[in-house]
Amino acid sequence: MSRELAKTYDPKGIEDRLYEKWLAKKYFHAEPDETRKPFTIVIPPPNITGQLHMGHALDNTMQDILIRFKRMQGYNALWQPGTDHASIATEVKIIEKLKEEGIDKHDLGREKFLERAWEWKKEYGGRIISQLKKMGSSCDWDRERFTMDEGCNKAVTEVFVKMHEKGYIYKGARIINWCPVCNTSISDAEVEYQEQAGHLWHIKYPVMNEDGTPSKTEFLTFATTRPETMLGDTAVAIHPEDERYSHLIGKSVMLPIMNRVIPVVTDTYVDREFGTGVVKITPAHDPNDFEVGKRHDLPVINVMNDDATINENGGPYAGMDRYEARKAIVEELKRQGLLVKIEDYTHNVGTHDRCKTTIEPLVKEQWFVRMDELIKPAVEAVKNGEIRLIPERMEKTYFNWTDNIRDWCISRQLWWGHRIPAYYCDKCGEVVVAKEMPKRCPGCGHDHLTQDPDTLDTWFSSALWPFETLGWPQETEDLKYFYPTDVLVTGYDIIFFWVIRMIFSGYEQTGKRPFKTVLFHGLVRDSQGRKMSKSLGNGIDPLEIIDQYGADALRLTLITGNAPGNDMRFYYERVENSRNFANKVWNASRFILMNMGEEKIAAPDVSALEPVDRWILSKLNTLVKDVTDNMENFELGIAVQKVYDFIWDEFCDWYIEMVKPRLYNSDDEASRNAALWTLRSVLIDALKLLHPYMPFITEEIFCTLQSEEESIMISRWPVYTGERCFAKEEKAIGIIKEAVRGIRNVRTEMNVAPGRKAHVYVVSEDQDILDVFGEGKLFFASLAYASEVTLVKASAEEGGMAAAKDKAGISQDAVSVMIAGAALYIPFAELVDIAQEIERLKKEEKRLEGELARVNNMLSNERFLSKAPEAKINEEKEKLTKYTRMMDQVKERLGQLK
RNA sequence: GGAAGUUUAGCUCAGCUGGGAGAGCAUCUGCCUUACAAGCAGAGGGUCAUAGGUUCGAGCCCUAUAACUUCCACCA
Repeated sequence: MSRELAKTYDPKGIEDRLYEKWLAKKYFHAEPDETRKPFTIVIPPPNITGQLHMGHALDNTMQDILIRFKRMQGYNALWQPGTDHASIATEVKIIEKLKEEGIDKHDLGREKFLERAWEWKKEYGGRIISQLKKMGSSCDWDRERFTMDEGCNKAVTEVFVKMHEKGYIYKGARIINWCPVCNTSISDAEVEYQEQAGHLWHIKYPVMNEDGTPSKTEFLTFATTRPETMLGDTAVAIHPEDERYSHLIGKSVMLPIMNRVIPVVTDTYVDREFGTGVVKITPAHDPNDFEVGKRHDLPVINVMNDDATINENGGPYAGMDRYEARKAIVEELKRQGLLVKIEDYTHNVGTHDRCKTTIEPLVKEQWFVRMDELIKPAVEAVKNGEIRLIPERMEKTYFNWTDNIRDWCISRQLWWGHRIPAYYCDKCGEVVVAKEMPKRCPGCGHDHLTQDPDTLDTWFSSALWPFETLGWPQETEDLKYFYPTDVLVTGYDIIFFWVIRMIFSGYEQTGKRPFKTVLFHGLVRDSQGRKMSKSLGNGIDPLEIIDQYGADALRLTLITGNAPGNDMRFYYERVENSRNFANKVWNASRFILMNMGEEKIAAPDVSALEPVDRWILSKLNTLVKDVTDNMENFELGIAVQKVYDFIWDEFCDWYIEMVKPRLYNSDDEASRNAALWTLRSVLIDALKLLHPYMPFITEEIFCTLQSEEESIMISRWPVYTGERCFAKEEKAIGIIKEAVRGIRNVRTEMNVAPGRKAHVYVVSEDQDILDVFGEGKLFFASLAYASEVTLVKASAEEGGMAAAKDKAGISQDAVSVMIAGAALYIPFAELVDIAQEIERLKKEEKRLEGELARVNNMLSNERFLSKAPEAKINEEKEKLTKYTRMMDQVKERLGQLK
């Protein structure tokens, strides 16, 4: 590999090349190894229909950061990848495609349809995988799984049969959410409520007379948002204690149009305050009515077909669409004088989250999972902290769902998915749930059974994902070693669909938690804060960003400033900034490489290290500790911000500038070598800290910089060490930085041309401080634009700082900079504006007054002194000394100028 | 109806266990200083939504209010 680096960093080519290398070297692959600790993440399997979007990009960046971090820490890190068959999503897409070819799903037939589906999987299933690779994801691709592969099929069947045996899975006629467009039942979680403008139709039914004829004068009035469901009404309900209607208890009303006599029932479900306090009861088409119907043993009359047209139970309206029928029924009621009024009414309508069709509650025979018992360990685990949710507030959302859990409808009238392992005897109808189709009916001995045509909710198999991918139900080595997994990274939007279901499935099937921590992230929105969506056309393609700026820049953009569970907005400006940072790292490395040349750098003797070297090593050491701590606590955004600041501010803007004079001066080889060694070591460790975030550029530089190790991704994560704490040097360099900033500041303020150098005098009573400047003279001079630096020792006996200054021959109109413990003077050849200088010093005096007031206020507060921690008190005392000294200097100088 | 989140510089957002308000972008000034103009140096800009409270000390903890966002429920 060449040591020549281009002037600007171009990720193109580099990224693909490095990814190929990692794959070839099998760095992503993990095998059980009892001598090492495992660290496991299972990927949220993307849909095979999917294309990489920003949500995936964020999700996978976070996972890759964690995996790479742990791998470098020496864990046996496994990132288990795979894809999801996504039953309904995929089926819908295939139907669409067939439609384009003019083919209807049912004409094609189940078998041929599934062939098409598998072809689809073959064609598009790999697409998202290759896109994940572009992101730099270090998944163990040798272990790639699919929710409908053989192993997952086995797991699903096993779970279904076992849970059926235990009574957790049952079949029954219940009211379910029906999508008339997708033609399938869906679970409660898949219903999305949308506010829609509609109407409230006030209708009256005639009360029945004693003689069995409908009254012409007495009516029961109520309101409904769905008049067409009246075709299936089997009662009218009132509140048992509602005096307005107490005389009607036990009576009946005539259901118009259908001319059916239906009873008046009493039920506390009715809200007396709402409307007239009367509710029509349609058990077949409303969940609440269904419950009322059960309590009063009412007949359930389904008036709708699967496509939401009225069926034969709807009398004259049979065959009409539900909305046509609504219109016609309202017209008819009006004609009969039974329509009281129509009100505008906005209400929430349940829609199917996939196709946005208004769902129709229907009573149908379906398979359900009984949740009451299953959910218990899942609740307990989060309560007692066995599973930790990050951020913690997600627990509220979690418990809100678990506390109100209802049975889970798992059967779908779809073809693409796991077929339900239930078999029906063709002769006697006996139901057998078994792993394989029985040869004979256990009831009547008939030799022909038919499998249930339905498939399972796609989340039924994804609920098993953390353990089915590791070989469950077999007790494999993988399962024993890698399970339970460590972290699950996902969006908060699928907490109900997926996270909860994995947790209870994990406990039920394996007796263990599926993961220890769930790390939630938010949504990536567009720059205006809108959700990225196809219909808005505001989606930003991560692949385009990668193409334009590189995967590293995209990853850094997604993770910086992003707190767990919070949504974020995507800005191109931020990607540019990330790209600029990559370039900064690149150029700093280039600088170091250029200065290193071809020579090997020997580790210098500790004594050869200069204070600046120790300073940056000490800073790095602290950084290592902070970043590691943050990452252990999943504070990824904070961690990378610190690395960024360290590299850009401390390392590039200060350290590199400070050592330049030493590098350009070949007279002192030992000093030059120490600088080079420090530059290289600090850079390497900084690159390591950065690697989980920006894997490509760090690898490229790491490999160019040194040849001993073949990859940064398998190098050791830096460790904090007490040997590299140099408090004294940190303080010393802090003083110099303060001085440099002060000098730069006054020079800018006084419009001194940057090229113009000047003599700088450092006056202090403190020999230690003078030594600091003495030792750093070389770089201090260059950073402070000094032509010469003169150290002047002052002493109280000889008249203090002012006397020392005069004695050193510093002209009266020199510009001054006051720092803690020292005064810096810069005499310029031409006269400076004394008035301006006084103005500047007065400003400084005012600032110091403020600081002193604050510190004195604190230190004179007895309660502060008695209650605050000692460290804090000492800190304030030190500040008091510092500001007092600075104040003295400023005052003295002002006195001289006046 | 219930719950959660947000409110910090012109914009977008960080701010971990309470101890002198930060970043990026934008703005202004000066620099092509032999790593980097995708850069360097400097500057301006904030009653941390509002009102109370706890505390020696509050952006952070407590209470109330307001605005915005989201989730859950679904009263016909």
